[in-house]
Amino acid sequence: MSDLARIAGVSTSTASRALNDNPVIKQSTRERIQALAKEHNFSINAAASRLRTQRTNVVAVILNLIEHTEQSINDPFLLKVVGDLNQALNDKGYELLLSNSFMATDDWYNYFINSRRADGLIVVGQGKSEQKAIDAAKAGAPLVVWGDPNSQSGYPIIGSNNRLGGKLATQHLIESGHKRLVFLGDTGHAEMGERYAGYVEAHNEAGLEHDTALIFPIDLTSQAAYNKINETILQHGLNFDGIVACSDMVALGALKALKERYIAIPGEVGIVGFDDIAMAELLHPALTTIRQNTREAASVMVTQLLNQLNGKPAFSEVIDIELIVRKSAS
Amino acid sequence: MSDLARIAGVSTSTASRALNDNPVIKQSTRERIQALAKEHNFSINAAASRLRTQRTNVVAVILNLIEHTEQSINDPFLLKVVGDLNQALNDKGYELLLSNSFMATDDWYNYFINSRRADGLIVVGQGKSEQKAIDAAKAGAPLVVWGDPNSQSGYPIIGSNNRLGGKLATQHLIESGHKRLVFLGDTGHAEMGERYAGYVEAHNEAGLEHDTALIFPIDLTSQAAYNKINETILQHGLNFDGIVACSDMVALGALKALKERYIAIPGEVGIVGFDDIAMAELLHPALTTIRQNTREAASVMVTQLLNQLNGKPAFSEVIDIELIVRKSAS
DNA sequence: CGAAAAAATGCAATCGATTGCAAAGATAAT
DNA sequence: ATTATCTTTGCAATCGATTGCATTTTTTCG
Repeated sequence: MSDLARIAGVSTSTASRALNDNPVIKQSTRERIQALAKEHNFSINAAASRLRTQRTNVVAVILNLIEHTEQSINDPFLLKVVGDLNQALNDKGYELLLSNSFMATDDWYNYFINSRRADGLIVVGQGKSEQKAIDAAKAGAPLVVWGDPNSQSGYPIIGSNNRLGGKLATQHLIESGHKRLVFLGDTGHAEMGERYAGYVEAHNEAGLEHDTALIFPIDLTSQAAYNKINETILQHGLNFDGIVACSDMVALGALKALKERYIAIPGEVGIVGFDDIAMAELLHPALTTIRQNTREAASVMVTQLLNQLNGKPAFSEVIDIELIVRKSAS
Repeated sequence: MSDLARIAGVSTSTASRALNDNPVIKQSTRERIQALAKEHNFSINAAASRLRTQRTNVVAVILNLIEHTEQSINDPFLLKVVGDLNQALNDKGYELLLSNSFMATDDWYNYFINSRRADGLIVVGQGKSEQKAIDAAKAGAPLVVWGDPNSQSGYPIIGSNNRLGGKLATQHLIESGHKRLVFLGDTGHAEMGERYAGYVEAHNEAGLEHDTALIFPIDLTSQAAYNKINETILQHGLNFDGIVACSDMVALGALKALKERYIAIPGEVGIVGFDDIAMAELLHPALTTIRQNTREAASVMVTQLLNQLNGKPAFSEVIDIELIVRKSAS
């Protein structure tokens, strides 16, 4: 930068202020220096700037994966969220440092914040345990989590209206004549638990009993769903006529198991998924599902995180979902 | 760090060296200081360290998207590559800064390297134009590209053996009796061009003519494939009996169009995809496809990039592919 | 025109870790 | 005991941008 200043015939202080559009510098000087910077391909040293200002303009996005399953790597939904977060962060002038929960350190505050690698954290997924997030927040890390907004916690949680989603999915199946509905997902997981609550609610409102033997608490993977449906049919025959799946990938696994047995969809079994990933509409039959608005979610997460960075209050927020009716349930 | 030094009763120089495991410090001292650092949750300031050492231990991964299509955001394959890169980088002690080609600046060298945001670049996808990558490399950015390894360029390109992939896919269809094969993909794109070359090669070796009217240079999206197949059938009837698709997502779009018309797969039309994304085996019929080994590819890319960072020579490299036979072609 | 006020710019300290070189301490050799 | 050698540690400069405060320049106005 001293070069730039010399070329422009000013001091480095002036050059620095000019590049940062500091109004204390005369406008004409500012423009002249900015033009020179462009011309000479000058670019300020991020390391030095960060050291001095104590701000990085970087946000770490942590994929909070569940240990033994491979949910993330194969789940297009999570990666879609990452893509949208990247967009939303860039729009606000921040960069995205990608990590996952399998990283070496468990002490997120120390690793990311204390070491000035990032200004804040966005954790995607509550996983089975939120301990690391809780610790980080307690240590003072600006933090936002994607998960179940109803969870009590010391930090903002952004997430879809999972209960309503589960309810709409279930209602849709019930209204189209399906009565014995499998719930396919781990009810112990916060978000899935909400969806399950919606499933129960829909049953109650329709005056239907729900059979707890049809609650299958599986991992959130296609493979697990495929195996579980196969196993059930082998053991009990086709003792259900609808499936409320906790993700489209899960729905996909179930679909495969059913198709292999030539079970008609939605004739014999209706299926509703969750997420509305790109391929949902490309399946045959096209998958009826609950759309999560990841675009808006990403934008809200970033907003809430920036609020914290700017010392403003930040809150949990619920993102609206939408039932997308296609062919797999009717 | 001066605190740490004081607590340990040494100078900051000694503390710094101890934390970096510099053998010039007595082992017992080193261990004592490291223990103290852990105990007091000390973590070195990355900004300061980067400023002083001129190294960031960060690699920027740039998704080089094609302007008007939405390939990336919806393509699980690209995101799988990102996930694997993250893993491979972490294993080597590097972090991943995620970007895409829609970012504000076009001058990658300046933005990432000159400004010390990252030590090197990994560009995923050659896109339609490699200009930005070429410029960055010319400016001196350590750089590796995922693309067609046969392309001539000033930097290493890592990619699958696309020609062999296209050839195996085509051969497989030919061997199972399909004769009029659609090629579904943009032959102008480097990687797809190679796959097309393989398609031609397989025809030649089998003594078959290939009908250039069946080459459909579409965008790499499901939607484009779906539209194109529909359109073709409307216009010319079912004038083909096999499809070599340039990605699984493309295959998926084609599959949907065919299924909607109750065309038997693989009976009337066989399909082979490319990539082997997670859902390929979950389709019905399960998709026969060419598997790209993204795990190995990521590892190779990182290795070649680190070679450059360490002043060693770096080379383009071809990653083996594999035909995965399932049900959509036989 | 001269003094006061306002605007524009520069000086120099600072952020925190790293490292070449010097100094101090320990050990060995004579 | 003294010198030479080797080990261990500390001093102080450095990386490059930022910013509080001081200084200079310009403008305003009586």
